[in-house]
Amino acid sequence: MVENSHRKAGRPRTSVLDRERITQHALELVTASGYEGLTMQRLAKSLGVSPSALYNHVDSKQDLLQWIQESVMTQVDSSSFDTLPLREALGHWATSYRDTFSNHIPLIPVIAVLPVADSPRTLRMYERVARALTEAGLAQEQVVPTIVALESFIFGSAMDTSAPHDIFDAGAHHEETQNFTEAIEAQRRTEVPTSDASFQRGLRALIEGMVP
Amino acid sequence: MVENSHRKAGRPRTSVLDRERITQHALELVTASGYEGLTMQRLAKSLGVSPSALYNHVDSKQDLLQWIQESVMTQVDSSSFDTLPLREALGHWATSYRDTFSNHIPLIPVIAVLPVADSPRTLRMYERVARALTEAGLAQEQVVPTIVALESFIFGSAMDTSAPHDIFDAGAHHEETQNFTEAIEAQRRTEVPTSDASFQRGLRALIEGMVP
DNA sequence: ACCTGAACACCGTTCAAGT
DNA sequence: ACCTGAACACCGTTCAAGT
Repeated sequence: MVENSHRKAGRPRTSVLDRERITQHALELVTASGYEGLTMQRLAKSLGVSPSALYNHVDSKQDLLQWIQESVMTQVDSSSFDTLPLREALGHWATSYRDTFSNHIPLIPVIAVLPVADSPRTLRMYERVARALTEAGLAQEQVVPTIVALESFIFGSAMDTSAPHDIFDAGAHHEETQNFTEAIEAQRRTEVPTSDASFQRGLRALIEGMVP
Repeated sequence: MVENSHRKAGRPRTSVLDRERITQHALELVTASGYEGLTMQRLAKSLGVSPSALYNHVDSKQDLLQWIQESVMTQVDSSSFDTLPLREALGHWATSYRDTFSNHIPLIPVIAVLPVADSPRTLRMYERVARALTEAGLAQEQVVPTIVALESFIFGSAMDTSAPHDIFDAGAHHEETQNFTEAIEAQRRTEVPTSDASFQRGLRALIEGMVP
């Protein structure tokens, strides 16, 4: 662990690098050039420091990605649980969750493996959803499977948004794949993007089938 | 594109490298040491060749991963559509799909972006599922969203199987996360792994909510 | 047509030496 | 306590030169 936490509030910093500033510059790099543009060397340059200096503050690049995920997670809107009936609230939350991580797909494997204790904000979000499900009368042992199933669907759907729009073009195989080809065309005629139609359809089924 | 396809059947090979052998050695490397053990240098060594020699046969590492995904996809069992009622068949297929890619998580981003025309076996699988859904009377424009929603859930669930079993331990935050903590404990008492309980629960809801 | 060996342009990370 | 500069152990990929 990095030993920064003993700094007192009023004491002037000896270093200009801290978690907040490093995370902010990393997110700027990601916004400007995607996750393939986020390297320790480029991040160091953006901070005006040598690459090795970063390692006085962050344990590894994996550690940095956890900081970023914790920051990005604040963009997920859980406020609907205070204002809407449970099913509608879950729909809003899940949509916000998917839209947020559609822009941060490389973080998904990080979240999937990160113990929640290392991410207090994520933990608070789970608590909010768990409370809503419990209060609606869902059996206690079903609360976690319900959340995890929703999250798996959300992560898979977020990844799906990065698919090219013509991903289903069958190329030269039309004759052997008649049902699928016609289904593709029928869906295309609706003029709603496949990833959105799929997310809405699956989300509705999950909520209606799992939530009282 | 690599120009191998003009080799005639009976003609002796001038090279000992072909797609089949490269893919097979790559899969052995993955089995032995995971995807982080699959590098072009190690693959070349396994094949008894210099790393640059690989590039006479494969365009890029990304290309190699597509070969691997096409090979791994054969492990997904679609035979239940010939023998079981639709909903049961979908359950079998989805479970086989998840179990297969639980062991090949790094392929999931490859599939998510790969045009189906580049993967004939995947295309045939989609056709089989599309035919079953169509014959059961599902509206044609709903066939693709149904498949994509199932696939998103399957991929997300496959990733979830790699989570550490204690991922939900709240650490020092028990008091602020009472509902969630108690839900974790209730789920744990059932003694079924969280990832399996979540997959079964979500899969049932998706099938019942989307399939006639 | 296919191989080798050297080289290129990067990675993430460590560490001795400085202040 | 925190920084720099050099170094390490890798990556994926290209390319001239050979057969």
